[in-house]
Amino acid sequence: MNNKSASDTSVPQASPRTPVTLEMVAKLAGVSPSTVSRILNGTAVVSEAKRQAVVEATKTLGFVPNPLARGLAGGRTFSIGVVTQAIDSPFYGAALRGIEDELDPVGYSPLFMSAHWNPTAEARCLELLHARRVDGIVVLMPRLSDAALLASAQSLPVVVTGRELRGERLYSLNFDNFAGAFRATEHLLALGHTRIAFITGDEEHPDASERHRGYRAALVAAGVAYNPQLVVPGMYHEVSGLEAVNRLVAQQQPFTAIFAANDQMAAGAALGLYQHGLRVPHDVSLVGFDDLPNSVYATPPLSTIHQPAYELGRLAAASILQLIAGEQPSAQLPTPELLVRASSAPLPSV
Amino acid sequence: MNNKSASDTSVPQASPRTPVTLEMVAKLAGVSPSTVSRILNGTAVVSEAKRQAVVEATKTLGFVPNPLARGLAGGRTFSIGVVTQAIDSPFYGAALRGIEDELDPVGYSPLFMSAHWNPTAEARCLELLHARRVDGIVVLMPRLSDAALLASAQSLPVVVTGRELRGERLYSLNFDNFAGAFRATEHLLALGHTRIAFITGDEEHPDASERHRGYRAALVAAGVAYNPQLVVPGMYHEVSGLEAVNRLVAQQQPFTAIFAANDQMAAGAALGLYQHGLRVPHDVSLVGFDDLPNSVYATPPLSTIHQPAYELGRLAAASILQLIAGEQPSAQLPTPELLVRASSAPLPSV
DNA sequence: TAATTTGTTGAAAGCGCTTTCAAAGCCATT
DNA sequence: AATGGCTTTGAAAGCGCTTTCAACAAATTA
Repeated sequence: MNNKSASDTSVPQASPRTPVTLEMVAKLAGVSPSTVSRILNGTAVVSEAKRQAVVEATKTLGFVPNPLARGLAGGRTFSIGVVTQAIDSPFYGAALRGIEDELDPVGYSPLFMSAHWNPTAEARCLELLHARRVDGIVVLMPRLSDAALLASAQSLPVVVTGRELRGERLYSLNFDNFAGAFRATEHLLALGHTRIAFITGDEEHPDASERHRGYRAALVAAGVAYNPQLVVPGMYHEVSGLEAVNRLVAQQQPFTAIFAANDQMAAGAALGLYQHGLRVPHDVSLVGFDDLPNSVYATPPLSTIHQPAYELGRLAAASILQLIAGEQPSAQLPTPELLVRASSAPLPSV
Repeated sequence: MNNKSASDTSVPQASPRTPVTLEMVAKLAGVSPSTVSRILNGTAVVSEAKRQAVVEATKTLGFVPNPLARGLAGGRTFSIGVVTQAIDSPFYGAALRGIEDELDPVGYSPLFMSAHWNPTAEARCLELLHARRVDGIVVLMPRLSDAALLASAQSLPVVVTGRELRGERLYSLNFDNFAGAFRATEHLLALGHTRIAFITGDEEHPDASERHRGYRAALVAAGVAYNPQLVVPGMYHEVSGLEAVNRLVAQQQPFTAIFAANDQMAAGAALGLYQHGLRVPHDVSLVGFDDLPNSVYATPPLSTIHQPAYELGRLAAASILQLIAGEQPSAQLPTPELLVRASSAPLPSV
């Protein structure tokens, strides 16, 4: 309530205004605007004397180049568009932070937009970003068709995640969802479970069906029959996990473990089990997928497949930067990693 | 895997490129660029005939004005800077979505930046946003001094949240943390609890001390002595909630309920209690603060004080828009609301 | 009918920067 | 000493839009 004027001096102040133009710097340094520009961008060799003068003038005046003017004149805006599906989502949040962290040091700014899993909204985002003259676009888990994405890449470098797709000016970063799901199921099997229920993701997403495939393949590999009765549909969000458990319990099919196609549904499932008086992992083991930040703090902590969301962001950003620089990206996502926590336990030998 | 060419036609395509300029529209419509600009911005009265022609030409050419040129020439960029503390955080995520939803319909774009609770980083964000010529700035839960914030507002409209602060071109939106904490504590008291532990937030944040005050005031109002032994420090994140419980258990002070200054710490606390074999709510009732999206899916679902993060975002955005329009905002955050879920229960009468 | 006002439009000057283009300076050659 | 080839530098033309400013046409008034 009382202003802490004492500490104010130590805290950085935001500078008030910046009507300082390149021209003023040029005048002060006694050179032409062109020279200042060249020094700013390292576009050409300039004598050391002038460089010094310009650097000094820049400092004295506190000159900060106007990005709008730069963008208009030079064509490059040093901003890259990022279309995400849901800005409020632990998964995307981590990815966005990765992008931010990668872009910031090199002077690029991300421009975030949410498409809400809606292809039409996604297309609109792409248009808006084009209009804003971004230098490149990253689309996280696009819902648009390959063709539409490739069309976008005609005019601008594009990086997409969650899909296998290559093209001129287009790079994709994909996670091995199949292997991850295989690994998770394998884990449950190793613990002695055979009646393993699976809560699918929204099968609209390619990764959802990959995870489904992985589950099935692991079962088959272990000589356990794939039982469609134990596979209940989910939509990748909590409620659907809850409902899935209700359905599972209702249909009387015995099961000792549940593998949910993502952590959010696992959380919903945990609640469902709790409501039915089923203890995790005592009565049923639970494994998720994604490793959301809060999954470690679930009670009990959730066993899951780690998705490198933050890394994904960093790599996507690094790749788009490479594409812009005319290089060919080669980033690769790490392989799926299983995190065994308290929600999965050996099948009690009855 | 196989391209679904059939559905491709129904899916929107991102337009390829837009080298269409205002000048081309002017030529096609048979008017001067000035007139096109005027129609675009509604800056002046134009004859209906020309308006029609321009609208048509715009449509035919698929003209989209270049925001950079607009910004440079007109001074307004139709973008507003948003500095958040952590883009990956359920709380901020919801707020950002609120901002997005409010800004989008009126043609403004948010520019998100994370300051990571670091005043220096925050100051840098403000500078960058200034440089990018945003039309206004929203700072969510700033760590900068009031003075620094007011200084920023000298040159640009600013809206801050989580603090009481008024000024020329500066509006603040605050949540009644005191009342919320009071309400939560009251709830526990009403259930018969008297030995209510409190896990504090990072007292650097003004809202943390407000919540502490609310807890204490409710106790006093109910004639229950404030016991410093039951107050354990936390840092607003999960681990600190876990540690707090460990400390609480270790120091042998009996308690039947815990009020955590936020949901994240409540989650940590829940894990701690679980590890100590204490059941929620059977052995100890637990109440949080914030109502994070996943708190409903905790086991058991967490009783908490609802923080209107999404609303906060919307109102902040609406306010900055008003400020830009030269109006005086009057938005007010709703009063704290208690959500009673399964984590709090009456004290068993021994 | 002439004079004045009001309303609609276009020419042109920027906004602050990048980038040809050509001039000027420098050195090495012959 | 004169020529050619490099390198450093500045003048000037934009980038695509907004916005005075002045011109013109139409409507009003005396």
